[in-house]
Amino acid sequence: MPNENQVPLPALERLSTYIRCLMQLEHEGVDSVSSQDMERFSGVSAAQFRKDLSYFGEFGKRGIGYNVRDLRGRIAQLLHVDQNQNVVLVGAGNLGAALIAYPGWHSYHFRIAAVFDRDPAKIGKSIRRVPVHHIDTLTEANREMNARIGIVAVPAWEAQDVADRLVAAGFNALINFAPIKLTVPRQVIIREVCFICELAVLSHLIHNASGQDGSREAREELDGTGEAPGSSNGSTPRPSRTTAALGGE
Amino acid sequence: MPNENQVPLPALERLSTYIRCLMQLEHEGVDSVSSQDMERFSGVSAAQFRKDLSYFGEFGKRGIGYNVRDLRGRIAQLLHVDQNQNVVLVGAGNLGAALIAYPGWHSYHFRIAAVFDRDPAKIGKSIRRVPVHHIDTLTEANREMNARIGIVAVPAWEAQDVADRLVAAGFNALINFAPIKLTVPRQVIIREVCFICELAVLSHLIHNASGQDGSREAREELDGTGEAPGSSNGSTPRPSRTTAALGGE
DNA sequence: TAGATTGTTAATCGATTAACAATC
DNA sequence: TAGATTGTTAATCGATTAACAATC
Repeated sequence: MPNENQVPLPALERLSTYIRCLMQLEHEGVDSVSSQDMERFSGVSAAQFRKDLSYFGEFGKRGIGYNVRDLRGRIAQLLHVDQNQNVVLVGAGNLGAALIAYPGWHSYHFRIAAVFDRDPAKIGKSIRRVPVHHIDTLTEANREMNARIGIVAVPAWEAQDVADRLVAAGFNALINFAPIKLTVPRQVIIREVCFICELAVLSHLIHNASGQDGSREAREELDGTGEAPGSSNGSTPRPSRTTAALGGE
Repeated sequence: MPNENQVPLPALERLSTYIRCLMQLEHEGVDSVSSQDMERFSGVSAAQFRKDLSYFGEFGKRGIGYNVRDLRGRIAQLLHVDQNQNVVLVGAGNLGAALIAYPGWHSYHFRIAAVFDRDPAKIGKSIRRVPVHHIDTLTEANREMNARIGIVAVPAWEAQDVADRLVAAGFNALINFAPIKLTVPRQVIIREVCFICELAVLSHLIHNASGQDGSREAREELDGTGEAPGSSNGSTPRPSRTTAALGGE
């Protein structure tokens, strides 16, 4: 079994894609897939799928393929999303509320144990049963909750202070939604969620499509609904829909 | 001037990081930076910063560095976020409302022209002055707005239908917040925003830190607040804070 | 057995890093 | 001029892809 520390980050990131597809397939009652199938469903090539899994062990049966339920379970284990895990949210604003309302948490066994804010008007209330505490009580409150992952969902100018507090309270992994680069000690892992950055990338791509000329006409040529599997358009490749299994009700 | 179609996607993505830093620096009244400075501020190495810019032209003065305001402006041009651009949001739920409330749109010159939903109770109302229209009126409404970027902020089971409608209405770039792989024609660009995937990556990393043994002790050794510039911890590298310019008030 | 499909090794590709000549 | 810093070329590194032996 390979050392998990030499797993390329891109491979690790793709595990989330796979688990999402597998959940969908499981939901649809499919119980076996080949790496070829996964290529169609996930948009990641069959070779890469197998290679990615190989960093973690063996998951399939030669000549047969992969058991959907089993593979989903084992990837969940790898990601440590197979058992309940408390996380803490800081910021009870619009974004915070939207995050709490997000229905996907429980299928990854994440549980928002509490929200922290500094607005006195919000403290003591609850948002969808998640209690709002004062940010000053973070360290103390987390002694019970034992969350290690903190979500920063406050305005940019408060984000560094919040990050500092989370670090001081012993959190060692942060997700940052604020549009600012946070500075944290080396041992703390941060991942940024920057949707405005995604918009900016799109903005560039649509205005520079099909070469320097950038003409709309050049793009229109390729129209029609013929979908090409694995064709790159600056984003992740998408599968053809020959299988129709995924996507849409 | 190089052909912009051979710009590596990672380089393009980093432009957003740079512009963010430059905005911050501009806000602080800094008017000149070197690539070394940018390494500290952005966490991207000086060599990579210069290399990334080189795909687009020349931006600095040898021996001097870069003019902050000028560089910010030119990168904004490259990303086409230098002039107003309508975008359309589909989904007037919690997430949609949070997106509308997000304060960062205008600094990138994005404007949410309208929200579309299918809930009759929401149609005709406004969310922070953004009108909510019925999804059936999408094509017609967009004739005036001329948005090319659509934001999918609906539940997973509605997302593919929404994507299909956006494509039919002529949108050629989508941001997808729904936890499902969307299938669209080749010429349409999609980018996924999957924060639960980010959580899952963190979940793996914190539980597998410092090798197979995975012991907490191994990590504690590296404690203290000594921050190492450019050290990778599975996320983007972070700068030391010798300059204190960025991050936190 | 023959056909299918995995897990893995080798070959290719592309991105990052280092080094340096150009030049302010 | 001397020192600094860019833009770019060359070297390194790492990830992806292709090919295939193992095996169900």
